[in-house]
Amino acid sequence: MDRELLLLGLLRQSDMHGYRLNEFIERAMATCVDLKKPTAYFLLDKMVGQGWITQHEEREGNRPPRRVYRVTAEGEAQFQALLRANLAQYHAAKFTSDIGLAFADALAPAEALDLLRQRRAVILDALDETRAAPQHHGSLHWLIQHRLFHLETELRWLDQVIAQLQETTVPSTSTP
Amino acid sequence: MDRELLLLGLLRQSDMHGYRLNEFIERAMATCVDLKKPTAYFLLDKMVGQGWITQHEEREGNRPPRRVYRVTAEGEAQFQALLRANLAQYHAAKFTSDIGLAFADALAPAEALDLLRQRRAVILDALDETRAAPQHHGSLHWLIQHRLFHLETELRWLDQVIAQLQETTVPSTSTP
DNA sequence: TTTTCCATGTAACTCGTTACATGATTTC
DNA sequence: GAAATCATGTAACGAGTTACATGGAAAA
Repeated sequence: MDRELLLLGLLRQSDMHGYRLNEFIERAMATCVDLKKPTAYFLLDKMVGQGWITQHEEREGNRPPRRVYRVTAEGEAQFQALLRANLAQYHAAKFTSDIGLAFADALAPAEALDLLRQRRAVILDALDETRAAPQHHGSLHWLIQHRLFHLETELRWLDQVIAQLQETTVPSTSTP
Repeated sequence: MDRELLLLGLLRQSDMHGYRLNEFIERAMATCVDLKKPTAYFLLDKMVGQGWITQHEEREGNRPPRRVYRVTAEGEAQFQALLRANLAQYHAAKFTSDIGLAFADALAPAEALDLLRQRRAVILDALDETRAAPQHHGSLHWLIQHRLFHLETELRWLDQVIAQLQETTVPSTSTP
């Protein structure tokens, strides 16, 4: 239902056709949300069927006709309900990369450390990319802020893990 | 492939039948991983077909026969490959709850704050649950540690958001 | 003239879940 | 005698993705 909330929320701010919607999501929200074109078109159709939005065709010059969507009163009610549900809820993220960590002792410590440093570099890249992301108007900027906050935390966590693994590898200050 | 890695990793530590595997995952890893019974059975079958594991039937008394799985040499090689790939990679989590945040201004500030405090309570519950989770032997404890770290961070983040929303609602220290 | 942009979709497929099916055996 | 445990699965469904299809217009 979060995808419906997203589409309704965007359409509520201004009427749009599918192509614009997809474009916006791809450009401005790529780092945080991913909703592919076919999914969006499918969802829009579904929401028309449910009476949450209406569509009307527009044509500019002789470009392909656009289907512009507008949120109905019922859609607005749905939006409010979905929004309230979303704000009150929380689903903890699942870290599939941790299952590798759980079996890291199957590798030579040096190699495990090397691989984790590669992982670290990936996080750094993601951080750079997020920092370079376009500024967001209004409350949409929370998305970026949260992602930054999260990635920074993940980096600190990973550094902790790496430090601890190094400790178990080199037990004490060894001066031969 | 992370699920395959999980199953291989567990089977590598000791041969098991499907039921035991599911039991273990449900009990000991419930908070971090979720892999449902039919998925596990399906994956085990697939891995037998791929030659990563072998199965042999065992029966104890007149209980239903068990299919005990054992990792093959090829399975071990696969495990190592999957493990290396997993350790070197990183996929940032996606926060679907943030899309609610992005549209929070559609609600009266007081209500938004109230809902976010409900969300806060959910995180607190998750934290308590994770703290109460059984101790983990070996490197499996990373899973719990990471989850704790993450939830604590999420709490701090949310508090930041709530504080900022409160600020915009009550712009300054108003002494009438 | 070939590529990119505009604008919409369909079809097939993957992955995973829920709900259901089976049947004996131990515990309450 | 009922319910939970042991042990295995199948069938149907759902959500979402990839790859493909179409076709005109503008830009390179």
